[in-house]
Amino acid sequence: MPEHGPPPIFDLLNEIGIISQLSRAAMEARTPEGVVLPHFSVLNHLVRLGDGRTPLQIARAFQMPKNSLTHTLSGLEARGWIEMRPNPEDKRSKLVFLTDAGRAFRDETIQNLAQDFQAIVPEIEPGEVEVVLPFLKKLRTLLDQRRD
Amino acid sequence: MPEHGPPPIFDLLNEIGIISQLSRAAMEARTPEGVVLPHFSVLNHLVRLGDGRTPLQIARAFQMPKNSLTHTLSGLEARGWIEMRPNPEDKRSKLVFLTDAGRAFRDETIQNLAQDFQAIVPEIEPGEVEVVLPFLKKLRTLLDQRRD
DNA sequence: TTGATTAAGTTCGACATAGAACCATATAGT
DNA sequence: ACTATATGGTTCTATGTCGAACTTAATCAA
Repeated sequence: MPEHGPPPIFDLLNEIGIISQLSRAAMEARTPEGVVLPHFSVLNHLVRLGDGRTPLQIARAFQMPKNSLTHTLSGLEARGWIEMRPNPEDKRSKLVFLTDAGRAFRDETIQNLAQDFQAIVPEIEPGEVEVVLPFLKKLRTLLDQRRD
Repeated sequence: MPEHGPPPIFDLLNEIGIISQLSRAAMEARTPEGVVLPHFSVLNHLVRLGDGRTPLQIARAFQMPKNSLTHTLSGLEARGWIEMRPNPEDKRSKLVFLTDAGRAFRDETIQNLAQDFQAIVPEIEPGEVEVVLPFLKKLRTLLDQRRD
């Protein structure tokens, strides 16, 4: 009777946690003092999916508590990388817009990181990405559904 | 001329970061007040690879700064889940041992989490794990080598 | 309309995390 | 042997993160 240990999901999540740490550290090493991964992530999100979104939409996209996002946004605004305007459709709400400086910083950061990941990118087969990325998205969705 | 965006590794790391957050939250919801993911991870590590290791060995296994681990270990010790003994081979160093309570807590937590992940586990094909887990290990190694 | 409930954002407090400086011991170079 | 340097671990400090409570506006019920 095989006494089976924890299911493989534990290994997966463990590995994922470590990679997350490492990539955050790598990213923050390439970035001005006090600029942290979520700053970049939000800028990137706005470039890719379009700005003029509400903070809550962004928070949900990152499955991040909204108060944490408030903090991130205030950092971005203080650096002049985003602009917060009132939401004409809801006076409680705001809309987040990128500034030119924000777009520039995002592009520049991607350049730096791409250089930094130069050694890694070639190691990643497109075939692997085709399996791994959808799997991760599925896992993310499952984990997200799991919390009520 | 296709203006190609950031390489897919950005997507991968982004997804990984979110999953990491979510799984940490899921884990900590099932765990007594003040007990945090690294506590469990360290216990699990010691059960699986054997105790009697030095803090630095553990810190390296998790690619975690040693001062962070000091904090984690002191929490584990305060709860009576580990014991720190002097390292007979190096007076600067210590060895970390599991207590019975530590093993019990780790087993119990796995039970709880397994229940919690009940809905997720069946969604994971063994074939997927066979691709994803080695890929993640590779990615982790690459990221780790990249920092000098 | 009025009153109750929900939703968007912010503020406050607690704490895990990590860089820097530090102490004690080990190792290497001469 | 003796000094210099490197290593294991802790302490100090700063800060990102998140739960809880709060404010204001929207929605819903009657």
